[in-house]
Amino acid sequence: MQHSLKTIFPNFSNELITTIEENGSLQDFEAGTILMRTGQYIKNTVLIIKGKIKIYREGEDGGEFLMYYLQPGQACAISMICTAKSEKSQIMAKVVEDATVMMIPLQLMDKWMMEHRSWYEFVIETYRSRFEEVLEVVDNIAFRSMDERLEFYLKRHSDACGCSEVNLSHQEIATELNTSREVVSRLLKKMEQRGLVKLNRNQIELLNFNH
Amino acid sequence: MQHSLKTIFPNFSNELITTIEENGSLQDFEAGTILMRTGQYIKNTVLIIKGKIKIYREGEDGGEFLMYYLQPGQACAISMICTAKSEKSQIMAKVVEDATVMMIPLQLMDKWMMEHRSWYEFVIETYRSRFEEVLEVVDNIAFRSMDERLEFYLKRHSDACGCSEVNLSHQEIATELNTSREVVSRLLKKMEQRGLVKLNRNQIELLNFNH
DNA sequence: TTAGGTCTGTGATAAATGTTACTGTAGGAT
DNA sequence: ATCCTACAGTAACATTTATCACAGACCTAA
Repeated sequence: MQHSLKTIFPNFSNELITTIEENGSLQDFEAGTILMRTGQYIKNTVLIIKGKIKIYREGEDGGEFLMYYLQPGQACAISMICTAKSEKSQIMAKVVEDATVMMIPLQLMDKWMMEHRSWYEFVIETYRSRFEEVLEVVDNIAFRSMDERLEFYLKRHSDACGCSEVNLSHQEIATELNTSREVVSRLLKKMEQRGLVKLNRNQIELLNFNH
Repeated sequence: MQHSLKTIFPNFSNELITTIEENGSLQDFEAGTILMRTGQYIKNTVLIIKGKIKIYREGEDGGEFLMYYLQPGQACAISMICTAKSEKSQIMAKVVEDATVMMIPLQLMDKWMMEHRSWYEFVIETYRSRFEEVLEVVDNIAFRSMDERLEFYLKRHSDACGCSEVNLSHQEIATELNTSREVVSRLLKKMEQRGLVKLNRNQIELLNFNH
């Protein structure tokens, strides 16, 4: 196997790894693919092996309000929760960097909860961390103004990729924050004047982001 | 036992009910009591037997941004998620109507997942429904303007209590929506002019709310 | 090189929301 | 009745965010 499951999911027991390899199906998706749509029934739990997947809420006007990103070693909490009841998805999932994922049929996801302690713990931890992340999002839109939200957004991005450059256009950022490009441009300009960022085309360098 | 667990939690198996009665501790709280604070470690899972508990996010300025209400037959998803890891709470829980709750120590909550199918299903369903509710909250603040949010807020209240009167002051509503009383007063007045509500002191009657 | 696209910057203006200040009213306590 | 307090209404103004309009910069393909 090209990508070792054991490396990406270090907490999984060996038997669990074997079971996943036997029963899951490994699939590749190109950037831009929509893995899950609002209102769609979910049939699989998704483990991320490679790439990056954006989980967002779609507005009527085409807004793509960012909830969080999924990276290797993570799983989609929504798909886990919904599969358990075979419910409709309430969110959208889009591949933003070419991805490899492990699809696990819903019956197994449920069955393993009882059989594999490490699976159970993984699922619970996934619920917890995603719930927390969504709560933080609520905090931001409920209590903070756009400039603070933008700073938080940039920080999340740099934390996620581990680098200090964010390669996005102002329009893309605006879409994910559900505001307009002009507002983002203006706020970024102010941040540049404060020495927080350096602006290039399609790229924002974060400078003193340790406050 | 004064309140029959079996009536309030009809899906629990008989053995589970017995186990809960043996191991849980029944406690009463007066309206106004804070059951859980942001940053506090959680030691128990809470099942609601009677009353109403408000789950909210606290702003720095004292805002009490409403996430959802817990009613009899429900449980606090956050406490379940956090107990599983013995993590800090990210939210506040306040009793808004005198409540009776069953406290379940964290080790048992975890143990029962393996031993009682009906407990497992209850926990999963709790996660799912709360996650969904929070997603709906995100939807509202991300995509809707204050007048729509206010309508949604009132509808949620009347749905929750099953009646068409909401007995809250404008100030209380404003606090939960993280806006100011003046804004709420203005918007309610407009709604009254549109024939959607009738305004009384400390009470809002919903009229044609079936749209 | 030129043409056409995307990305960015910025002013002018509009709309929504927040803030301040003040008024009146209802109800409870004395 | 009188006083006090919480609640509600509303005008004027400030601030934030959204929208419209347009110009210049950069990139790529022909």
